[in-house]
Amino acid sequence: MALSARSITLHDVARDAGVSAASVSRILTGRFRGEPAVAERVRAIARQLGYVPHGGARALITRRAGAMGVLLPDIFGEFFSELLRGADAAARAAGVQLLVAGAHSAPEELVAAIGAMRGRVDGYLVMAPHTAARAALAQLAAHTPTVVVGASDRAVPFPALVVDNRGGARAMAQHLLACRYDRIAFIGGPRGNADATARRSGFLQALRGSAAARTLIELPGDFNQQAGWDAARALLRAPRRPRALFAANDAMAIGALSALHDAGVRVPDEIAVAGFDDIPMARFLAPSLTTVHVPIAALGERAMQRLLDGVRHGTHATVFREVVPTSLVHRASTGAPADPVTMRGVA
Amino acid sequence: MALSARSITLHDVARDAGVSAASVSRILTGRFRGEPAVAERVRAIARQLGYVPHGGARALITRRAGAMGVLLPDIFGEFFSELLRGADAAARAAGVQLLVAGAHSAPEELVAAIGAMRGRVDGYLVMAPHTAARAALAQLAAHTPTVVVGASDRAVPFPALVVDNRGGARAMAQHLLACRYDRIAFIGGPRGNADATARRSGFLQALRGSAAARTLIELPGDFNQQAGWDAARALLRAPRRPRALFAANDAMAIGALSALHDAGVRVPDEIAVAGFDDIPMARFLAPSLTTVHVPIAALGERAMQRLLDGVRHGTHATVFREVVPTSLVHRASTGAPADPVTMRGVA
DNA sequence: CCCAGTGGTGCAAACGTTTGCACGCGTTGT
DNA sequence: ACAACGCGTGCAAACGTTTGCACCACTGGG
Repeated sequence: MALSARSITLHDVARDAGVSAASVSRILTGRFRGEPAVAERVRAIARQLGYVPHGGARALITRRAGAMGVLLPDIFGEFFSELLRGADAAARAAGVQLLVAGAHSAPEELVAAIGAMRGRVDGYLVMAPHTAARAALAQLAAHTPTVVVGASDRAVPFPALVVDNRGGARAMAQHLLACRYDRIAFIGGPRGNADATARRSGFLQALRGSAAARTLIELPGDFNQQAGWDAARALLRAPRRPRALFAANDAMAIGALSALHDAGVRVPDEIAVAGFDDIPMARFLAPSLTTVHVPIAALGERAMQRLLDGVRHGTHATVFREVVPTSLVHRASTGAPADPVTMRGVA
Repeated sequence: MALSARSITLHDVARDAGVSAASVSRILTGRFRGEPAVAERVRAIARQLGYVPHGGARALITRRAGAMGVLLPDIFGEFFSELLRGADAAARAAGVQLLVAGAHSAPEELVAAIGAMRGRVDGYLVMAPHTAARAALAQLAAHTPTVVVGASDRAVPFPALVVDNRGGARAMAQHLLACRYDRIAFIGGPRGNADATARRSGFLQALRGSAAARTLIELPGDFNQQAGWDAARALLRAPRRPRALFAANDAMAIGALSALHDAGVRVPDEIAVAGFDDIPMARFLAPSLTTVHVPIAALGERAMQRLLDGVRHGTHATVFREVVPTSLVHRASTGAPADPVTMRGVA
């Protein structure tokens, strides 16, 4: 296996400048308190040689990797690219790099990925919506700065940023009730996904006691567009069509909109559709999608900031639980509420 | 600044097992040719202590970072998440990690990001659609394995995977002509973006000589949904509306669809809409979007594979230029061709 | 019984950087 | 003129691995 050609090191610069490597290091990192003339000469030679410090070696001696690990369940769709964008912005501002790994379905895969990052990152930003992975994470968090993003068990404590899934789903339920939709269908998320579970339970809770609760139709889903498409097709074949359809995320809502459009069903006149996440594309759909706004990029940014703080101040053992608020975004895919009073309650 | 608590090293395992660090290293990396009993004991102790090798230290001595740098112009929308997903898949299969950095508008930013990755990655996967960044890259590619993705100048040679933008745009032009759309509008991409330029020139080239060429309306865009929305609004205000609208990427086509829907304009009956990229969502739009299929995830995967090959076999100096084919995907947002013969020519 | 061969294991150097300590030289105070 | 002090700079250790080389203890043949 061929190795990359040996590149310019600190010693090369030191030799050419006629000083020690120590001085070069001090000069280039700004810790030098000697002759300005020497410093200038060294800087000039470094520039001329095209010297760039070796991040790995620096990380080893300073015990700071200068990078954060980002672990995602998947890299798919706008949600994750938004999250990553936010995390990247915060990391860049701090001069820290991002080691990204996706597609962790099983808990042991997640643990393996975390292991592979040891010594290359100072902390972990983990999105682990699957309940099963939580125990493994709690152990990790005690050793290394870690921030978990997304829903979390209260049972297993670690620093976490959680989206107010229940609140958002409740607001959506109230909105749909205010619109007087009597028959409502709910398309759920993947089994074992904590966000999906919280959204469902918030929705059901707010529906309790209403007429819609008794006629509620529940359909399985997996957060992908195809699942929403399939669910909508199934609903159209049902003996009594629902009047509204709430998907546990926007991707499924989009799939549903597509199926309804193809079947010639008018939205929201015949069936209203709502989603969850408010991905950037939601407002550009036809019709634009009523959904629950989650500040996705801000979530990634905030999580990274808290992670960086934890590493900087050594407060990473401090368990916190920050709830990120959600808000209802009323667009064209659902009708206007019949009762404005209820809407006030939502806002 | 607090440092992370000292974690288990090779020496800790060696001490507990009563062997040298060298033996532990050989045992855990499978290069050990001694007593099986010793090996088993060491493995047991390593497991019990929760030892995980320090990637940074290993990278330093082996001169292989075990990671690849991925440099993106931006992390926004489905295109980049698809590309990243493909790259991640290939990297994961090779046991290599991904150091991701986004948002490089200016060439010097790109160079800085590359520098910051020195010593942490074995190669670079760069998406640099802006012509200005190319010169800086050519220099880099000579030193370090680099694969550029997206359009490329033939003038500045380095290993590159390029999308057949011109071919795709030509096919789209032929399709729109076959549909007998007389007045066509084109929404362009960001100024200086090589992909956008190639798409435009392929489109214009195929239109040459047709009646549509004389009535062509060109509008500026920046690859974001809002630009497509704005462009469509502008077209609706124009004295004579176009009959078809070709956006240089899907995001802008989506924005346009949204604006047309809001204005009550039927697609494709009144205005046909087409995009470029075929992001996963394109088929779930209402109406589903006619577009030029780019195998985005496959592109990322293939680029990463070639990069890995280059690093492994030391062939990174070999300049290649692999053209990724595109294909027309005819969906509901454009009508059926009036002349099937022309369509045969497209396929 | 000794020597050569062999197989198991450890020593130490190396990767490229940072940093505590000390050294040498020039200056100043007595 | 000699001690003390300070300032600029270099030496060497350290970070956690891997790996060439050498060493030791066996074993077997002469």
